[in-house]
Amino acid sequence: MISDRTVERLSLYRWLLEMRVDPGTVYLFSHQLASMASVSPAQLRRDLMAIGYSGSPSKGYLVKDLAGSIGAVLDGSEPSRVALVGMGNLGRAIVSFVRGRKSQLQIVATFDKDCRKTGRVISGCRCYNQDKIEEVVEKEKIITAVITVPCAEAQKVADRLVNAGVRGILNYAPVPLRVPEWVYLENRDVTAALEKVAYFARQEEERK
Amino acid sequence: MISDRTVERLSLYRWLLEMRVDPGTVYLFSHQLASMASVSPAQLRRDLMAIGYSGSPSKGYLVKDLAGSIGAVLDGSEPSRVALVGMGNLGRAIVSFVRGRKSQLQIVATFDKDCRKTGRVISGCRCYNQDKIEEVVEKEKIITAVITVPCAEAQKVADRLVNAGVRGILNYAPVPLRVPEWVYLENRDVTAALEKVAYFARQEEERK
DNA sequence: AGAGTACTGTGAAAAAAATAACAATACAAC
DNA sequence: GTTGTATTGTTATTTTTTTCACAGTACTCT
Repeated sequence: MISDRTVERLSLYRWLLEMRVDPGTVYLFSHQLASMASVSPAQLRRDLMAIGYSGSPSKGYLVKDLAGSIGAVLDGSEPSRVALVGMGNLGRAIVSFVRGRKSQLQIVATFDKDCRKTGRVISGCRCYNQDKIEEVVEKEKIITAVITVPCAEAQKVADRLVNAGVRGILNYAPVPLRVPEWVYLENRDVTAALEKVAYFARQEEERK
Repeated sequence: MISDRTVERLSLYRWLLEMRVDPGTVYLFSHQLASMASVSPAQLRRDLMAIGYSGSPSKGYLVKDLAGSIGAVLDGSEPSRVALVGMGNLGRAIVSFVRGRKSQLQIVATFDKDCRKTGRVISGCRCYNQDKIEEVVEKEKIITAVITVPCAEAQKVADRLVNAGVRGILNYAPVPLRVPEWVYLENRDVTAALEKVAYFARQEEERK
């Protein structure tokens, strides 16, 4: 099993390989890619060990090949089908983010409570009424979801998603959700992140 | 120096104490608060050790007092003044998130490139033209910033912020920024997070 | 008042993550 | 060809983070 941290870095490496490496560059050494990713070369090599990828001691890593190998691990056999609940500013931002980025992620359904938004296509994606969560998630065999609803609704939405078969949730609502231990949960509370950054910014300012 | 992880959890504990604990509850045991935060009681106690807070072995922690002690560490002596660059969907979402939440964080200035948005007040916050970053950040003595501009501009914006005196950056652009080692940087790439969640969701699905 | 209970604070242990170190390897220069 | 060099894959070490375990403590019950 690949660790949480490693998966995150692998995702970054791939993005760098696909988007930030000059198309003419065929090979890359660990220290070059590591520097782009702001990690140590040893860390990078260890991460690649986790996916069993091998480079050449003299030439380094074959850019296209490595990107492909990371993809084989991260993406699985077919594109990941994702649902997003809560089409406020944040939800819409995420939908267009993901669409704009070449990746194996597909947001195939979005949900909202507000009838003015539902039934229409927003940011190129069908928006259903929140009542339809179970129905659509089951039918579309979705196992990954993003929650961007207000705090008060988040737990209820999470329960319904889990019930419908979702196995991984990315939660932007600032409330720690309760999910069964077999559901992977990632909380991305904006305020908490900002409080942390503000704290360390102050530390740096004081040290100066 | 308090660790990264601990600061994040402290922020969560405080939020739970202020928002999720019944106002009639005066005392709370470590296992109660730990359960709300989905951490182990030992973890919680150790985190509180970091801020030097002590509870009573028989009664537990005094809710108001603990919230105050966490605040004293996290917030410092005065509210943290924050700048946000990039008033797209994501930027606006964050501004209203932070405003809506009772906290010591104040987004005192926002910036955008687009003239239709600048010079006006959006989500209750003055929006300046991006040219004014140095001027405003210096004048307002801002040391914390959020970046929500498109990928291509992110590094340039970061450089200008750092130049103007910023010591902590919360970056939502999906590109790993380069900053001096004395600037605290937190990357919150949405796509990377989603790829990670999709990966672990698939793992859970397969294990089933 | 004394025994029992359930908690805290913290040192010790374990687990996890990052870093360093180095043998093995493939190429380049001569 | 041989020597030298720079890199990889992987083991060993260090550091960080989390969990365990328990002495110490304040309260309750009898």
